[in-house]
This record gives sequence, structure tokens and C-alpha cells, in this order.
Amino acid sequence: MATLTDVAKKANVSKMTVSRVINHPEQVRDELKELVYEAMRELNYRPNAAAKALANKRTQIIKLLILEEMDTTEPYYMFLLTGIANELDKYAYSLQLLTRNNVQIGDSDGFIVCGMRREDETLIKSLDKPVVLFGQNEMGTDFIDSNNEESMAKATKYAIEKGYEKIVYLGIAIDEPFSHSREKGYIKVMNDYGKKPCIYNLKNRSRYSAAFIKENWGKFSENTLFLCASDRLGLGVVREIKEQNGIIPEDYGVIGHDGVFLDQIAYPHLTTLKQSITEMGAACARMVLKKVNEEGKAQGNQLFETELKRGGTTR
Amino acid sequence: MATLTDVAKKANVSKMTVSRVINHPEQVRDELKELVYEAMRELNYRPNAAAKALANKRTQIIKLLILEEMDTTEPYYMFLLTGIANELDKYAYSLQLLTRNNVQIGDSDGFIVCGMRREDETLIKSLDKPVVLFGQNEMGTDFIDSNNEESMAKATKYAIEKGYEKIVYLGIAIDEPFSHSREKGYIKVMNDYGKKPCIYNLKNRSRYSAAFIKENWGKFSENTLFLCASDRLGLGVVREIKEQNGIIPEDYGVIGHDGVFLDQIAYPHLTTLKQSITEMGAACARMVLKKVNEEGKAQGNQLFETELKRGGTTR
DNA sequence: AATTGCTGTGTTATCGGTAACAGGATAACA
DNA sequence: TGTTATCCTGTTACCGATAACACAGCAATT
Repeated sequence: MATLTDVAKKANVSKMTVSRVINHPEQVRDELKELVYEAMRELNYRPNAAAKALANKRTQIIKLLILEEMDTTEPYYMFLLTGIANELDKYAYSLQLLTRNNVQIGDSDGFIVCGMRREDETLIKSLDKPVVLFGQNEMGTDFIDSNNEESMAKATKYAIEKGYEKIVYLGIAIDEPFSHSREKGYIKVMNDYGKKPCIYNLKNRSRYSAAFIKENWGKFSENTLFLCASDRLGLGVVREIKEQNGIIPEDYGVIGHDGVFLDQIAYPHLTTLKQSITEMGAACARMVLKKVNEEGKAQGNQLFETELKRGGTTR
Repeated sequence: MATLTDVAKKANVSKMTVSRVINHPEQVRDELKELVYEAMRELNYRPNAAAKALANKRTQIIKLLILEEMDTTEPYYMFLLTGIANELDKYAYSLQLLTRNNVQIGDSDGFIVCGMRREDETLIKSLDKPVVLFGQNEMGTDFIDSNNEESMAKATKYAIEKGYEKIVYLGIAIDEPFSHSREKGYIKVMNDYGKKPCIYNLKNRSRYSAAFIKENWGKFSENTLFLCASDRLGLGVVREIKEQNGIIPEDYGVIGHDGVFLDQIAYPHLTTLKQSITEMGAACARMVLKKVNEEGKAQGNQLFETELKRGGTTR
């Protein structure tokens, strides 16, 4: 592997100049810069992350803290991880994965945290390096998330326009901002259309949504659409509607949320709101690196739109 | 953060001695070792991975190369990743994730490769650092995998003992060793019991197994068990049996394979062969690090037993 | 007592970068 | 022309570890 020194020799400059070309190009004459770039190209120079880390008193490591139990977690995270990892790679950063079981921090330049719940606030506040959250929150920490409210608003509108008479919202029974936002989007559009919201909150398991449909089957006239806060809930709803011999999508519609894997497990495939998880992962990585470079300066939030992906569960 | 030098001062030795205590303890007098250990404890010394990496001409990075498409992949990999990451952490190693899209290698000390197919042989042979495969193979590369043959043998035996008359094997139509091994385990036990194997190979998608059941429904008398090479296939089978009003588990049984997430999505839950993915991940990490320390010396293979996890799809 | 060998420890140089400082060249000004 | 400021580039020291070598102390050998 070529080093700074090799490049410097080839370009007939000192290695400090090469280092400057990389880190403070504005301090170097254009002429020299060209020479250096050329030498780097010819030698296929790749900076040594360890040396850089040592000199900068950095680690070139970002820790990803996953606070959710993975048994109950959707495949979801693989996409997030890929997004993060690919982006980190570009800056010679690498990733360390932490779960609740091994939070024995080693050392890192920053954190990305996901699956956070309210009670984790103290844990997160205790981290002494820049933090970016994946998932909206109200503690003022920078975050990346889907635009949950807008997402559900869009779905509600879609359902109404498809002519479903009654739109029932099945939310996730958890007191977290993302959940409230989704509900809010639904309510807003229902009000706009002069329809009465109808909301039930359930644990995020398909058996609960299935059980719910079973118990309340009598209540739901034909031409009802179940708008679910997760594909998992959607899955249970579809299962039980079929069990009850309801006809999908003519008499009953189902829309899920997330669009990661589970929507494709359902039969027919769920109409769902697909999140751009991989892009969001990349955004998390970029944001945390930026924060690292700016001594932890707040970066604000970033919301991603979801895409309504039509499956076989809506007209 | 305390450094080697800090520890050395505290223990009244040179930093070289401290380094030796860590890396070649047999070269240091017990007396001094005690002093050093004590100092390390008091200062809560953690070695600086970057410095170590630089001095050793290592990177302290292992790359995980995932060759499968993740859209079609089971959540599976999150568990693997956790296992790998936790283990690497212990040795101040971190992880970089590569997919087919970004194999532009940076630099690393070794590779763990998974989702490999035959045609990837050249790619893998081209890697210039120690490699461990997750998944059995015939190219002589060290690997970790479940004991696929034994796993299916165990399931077949179980099905027979539960009194299912006919055991139909639904394999994954792919010319890879893991697939052949699973089939082999089935055949072996069927022969042992004097039963005639009945094998179909399908693409690993639930809609194909569902379609298969639908088309062939007439052929399957009651008291048949479908032994599936994946939970995904199992899922489709369960779905279609219910569609045909077959009764599970009394008249028809289903056993899947993998035990990661999908088995719990089915209703009723699939009886499945649960793999110890996280442990296997840790084993991959250990093996690749060992290989790194032994200049790439071959490490052989390591097979993990699966656990038969009873769900509602067998008697 | 002198030589040899073995242990165990310290010294030095090095890994590949970067910050801080030093100093030469040129332009701007008195 | 001499002084000062500005711009660029090079030199030096250092980040925190490790390998290679040097060497002191002691036991075994002659």
C-alpha cells in the first residue's frame, strides 16, 4: 500500500503538502495540487485509517446502538445497517454494533442510536460523543426519520379516494412520538374529509391484530379499509379477514406501513408505505460524521417521505 | 484515556514491559506482572486500537461480505451480524459491511463471507486476506454452518415418530451444498425407516410452495407432513393448506427450517429447525481472528446443531 | 576468576499520519 | 531600499503502540 511519503516523493513535495492537499486544499497552490492528485492516482493511494485515527486522536469508529430486542424486530435493520455502513466506508470509518447486552462502550467518535424508547433518555444523555437518533424524539437530539405524519395522511387520502367508506386506524399501542405522529396524520385527513376517525391501538404483533379483527368482525361493514401503523399489524388483519371469508380488496382493504419484507410475506402482498431505510441509514451516517467534524454542533432533523407501494390489498 | 505510558509510570516500569504483559506475558516476571495488572485496573486502561493497528500493520477491521440480495433475504443476517460484532468488539476489532454494490475493498485484516454461490468462487479466491465462509462449500475454504444433514435427519425422524404416514420433502431448487445436505439427511432417514423419499425442489419463495400445494392438492392424502428446507417455503405451504381447508396439524403437518423470525409470522407458528445464528456469527469472528493471528493458516470447519422448535404445525 | 549463556528489562526506531512552528519568497507599503 | 505582511511549503515533534536490539544481572561451565 502506498503511503503519504510515497506520494510526496513521486510529486516532489513534502508529505505535509500531500496531507494538506487532502485536508486543507485551499492552503496549497493549484499547481502543486495537480501534481499531488496525479501522484495519488498513479499510486492508487488510500489513506491509512489507523494512522489518521492516531494522529487526530480519533477512532474512525461509529457505534450503532440498537436498543430494540431483535427477536421482535423487523428485518428492517439490515437495510439501515447497509446504508450506514456503505456511507461510513467512504470516509474510512467503520462500524461497531452494540445491543443492550453489551453496551460496554469501547471508544468511538460518535453514536447512532435506534429503537429508542422514552426510558432510554438518560442512557443517551450519558453518551459523551456526538449522537444521532434514528427515530423521531422529543428530547431535542438530532434525528432522522420518516415523515410519519405525512405518510399516514397520504395513505388515508388514498384510501378515501379509492372509495372505501369506512377507514379504521389500527395504531401501535406505545407512547412514542412516531406512533402519535402517524395517528395525527390519519386524524387530520379524516377531519379534512369530514369523516369520523375510528382508532384502535394494539400491541405490534400480528396475532393481536388478527384477534382484534376476529372479536370485532361483526362491527365492520363491507367497504372498510384497515389502515395499519405497521405491516406486522397489517399481516394479522389480512390473515383474519381471509379466515372470516371477507373479500380483499373488494370488500375490505388493508394498508400497512414500513414496506420492508413483511409486506411481501402477506398474501396478497400488502399495500404499504415504504420507507427508504437504506437512504435514511446513509443520512444518519453523514449527519453523525458532520457532527463529529463540527465538535458536536446540533444538526437538526431530517424527515424522509415514504412511498405508497400498491399491493393486492387495496382496490 | 489512560495510555501505556501512564500505566508504565504508575507501575514504575517501562512501557515496553507493559506492552509485554499484554502481548507476551510469559516474558515478564510474575512480580512485575502483578504491578502492571494493578496499575491497569486502577487507571482503567483500554488499549488504543488505532495505535495498535498502526504498530502492528493491521487495520483492526474485519469485512463482512454479504453476497445475497437483501430484498429477498431473511432477517437472519441481523442475528449473524450481532454475533460477529459482539465477538469482534472483545478484541478491539470493528466491522465493515460490504455488499455486491460496494466491494471496493478499503483495507482489512480478514473477511467473513456469506450468501456465497458457486459462481463467487473466483471473487473469494481473489481476496488477499484470511477468509472464513458462513455456509458450507466445496472449495476448501474454512467455514461455519449448521449441520444441515443432521438437521433434516432429525426432523424426518421426528415427523415419522409423530405418526405422519407420508413425509414429503420440499427442497430449495438451488445447486448449492447446503441444499444437497439437507436433502441427504431426509433421504437417509427415510431409507432407514424403509420409506420411499418423495422430493420436490422449488424456488425459495412462499408463493411457489403455495402454488405447488394448490396444483398438487389431490395427490396428498391426509396424514402427510411437508418437510420444508426453509421457513419461507413452510409459510407458503401452511397458507395454501388452510386455503384448501386442510386441517393443521391433525391431517397435515409442516416443518420448516431456520427458525429466524418467519416461523413466528406463520399462523399457527411453524415447527422449525432453529439455527443458532448468533453463536455461529461469534464463531465466524473467532475463526477469522485466529486465522489472522496464524498467518492465514487453515482452520477447518465447524458445524452447529439445530434445535427442533415445536410450533403449532405438527402434532 | 574468566567465559558463556540465559532471563528479563529498558532504549531506540518505526508504523502513517497531523498540528504547530519556522522560514523563504513575494507583494505592499513607507 | 528597508520593513512588514502574506502566502506557501518544509521541518520537527508527537499520537500510542510494538519489534528489534542492547545490555545488566546472575547461574552454570571451564
